[in-house]
Amino acid sequence: MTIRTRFAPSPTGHVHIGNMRAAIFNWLYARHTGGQFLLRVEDTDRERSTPEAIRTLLEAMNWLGLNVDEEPLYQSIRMDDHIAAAEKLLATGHAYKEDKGGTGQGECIIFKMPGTDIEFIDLVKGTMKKSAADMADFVIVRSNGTPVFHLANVLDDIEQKITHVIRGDDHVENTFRHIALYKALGAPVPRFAHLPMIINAQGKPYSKRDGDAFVGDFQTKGFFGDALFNYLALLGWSPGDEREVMTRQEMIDAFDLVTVRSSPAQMDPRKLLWMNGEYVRAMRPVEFATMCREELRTIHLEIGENAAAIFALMQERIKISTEIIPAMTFFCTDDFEYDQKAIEKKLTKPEIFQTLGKIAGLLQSLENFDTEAVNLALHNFVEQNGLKFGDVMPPLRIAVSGQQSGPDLAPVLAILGKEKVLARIQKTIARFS
RNA sequence: GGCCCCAUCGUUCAGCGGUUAGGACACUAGGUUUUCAUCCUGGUAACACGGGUUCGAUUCCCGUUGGGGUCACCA
Repeated sequence: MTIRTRFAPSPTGHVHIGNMRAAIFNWLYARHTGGQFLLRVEDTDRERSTPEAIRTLLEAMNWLGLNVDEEPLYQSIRMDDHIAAAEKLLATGHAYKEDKGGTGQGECIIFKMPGTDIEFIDLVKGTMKKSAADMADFVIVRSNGTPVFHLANVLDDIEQKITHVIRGDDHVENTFRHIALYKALGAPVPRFAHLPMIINAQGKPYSKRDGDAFVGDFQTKGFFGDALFNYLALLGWSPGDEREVMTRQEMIDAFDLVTVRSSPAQMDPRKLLWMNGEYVRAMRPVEFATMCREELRTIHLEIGENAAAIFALMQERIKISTEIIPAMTFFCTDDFEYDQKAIEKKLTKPEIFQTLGKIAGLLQSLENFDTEAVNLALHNFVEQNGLKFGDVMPPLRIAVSGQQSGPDLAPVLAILGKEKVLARIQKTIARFS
């Protein structure tokens, strides 16, 4: 039997990471077992399901590399089938009509629970049971004639031949009802796996209201889809050994539902950031270069010569793509901005500008302006003048880059070249002394 | 409140009767003979509590406490 899993979000607003983690586990399980991963868009709530929401959902999945094996099923087109199935349940005595609560809204169709205890084996939580007394009949078709989630969800899982329903912990209570529905419908009951919730810093599960947990936001913040995928996969699951930064294939190979933890996990943005940095470091130089060029192009900057040397320097210190522009602008243009705090902190005393002048003279006299020569000259200068590196390097860095931190200064100067370095030092002296 | 689930460092993932309770992130001390970052080395830090079972419990059972889910003509 081919294993078929699915991700069935309702596109009402943005997808948050809790939902997306469920999608990831579904995808991983399907890939691990050589099965199929499907998408079903539960867009029956016409007022809240917008084309825009559907588009961002698809984009997010694409960004995370969650490819599907069949065309997405849009639940709204299946309404007639849902209603037909409800009529059939009515005919077979598994459901009845009632003006529930006597609201006068008309009659709705209510599913009759079998009156027996229900038990199932959850692949992550183990045996789950519920006694008949704790389960009540429930509405499957509203008095306005539209199907309710439980009916539509089960029917569509049957339609898509889903064998493993992997979803959030908040659905465990529904599962008992759904199992009753499968049986009444004469359909095979799939296996279930309920994933622990991902909770926010306040200890609450993420909801549509958690503004900072939308999947798309991580993309705009400069994270990589692969890194987020990797991080989320490790929330509630581990390969059983100490691997953390893993390739897609390694995760697929190691993944299993029975090793998923059953307690909630809190997301740690700092570890995500660290992991993204690991992905940056693991990039091939060409890929990193392409990414940098694209970023810089957004503000109409081109990197000149020495690009390879600059990228090599930067690949060691960038954690997310949004750091590229601030870190690299000064390589591209003389018209960079000075970090105001750096100026106030480091360019205070008059003698600093004298020192800067002397350094300019020294660098001027250099014949070879390579890293080694510059480094040697700077060291000698510090020594001969009885200074400390802290007196010399920070001001010099600010003069050439506008910033108080950055890569090793000697290679930076060498890459910039004598002419630019001297010009920038003079400009800095003229402007701030 | 009823029913259900969960409980190891600040966070996360290991540990599945006998361990100096481990890794990672974060934090921190140092090193890589200049800063920041990377990298390397070290450090601080956890089995919620109480009963059992057992020669022996972080591990198994029960209870307490704490947290979460769910009880809709939402999904």
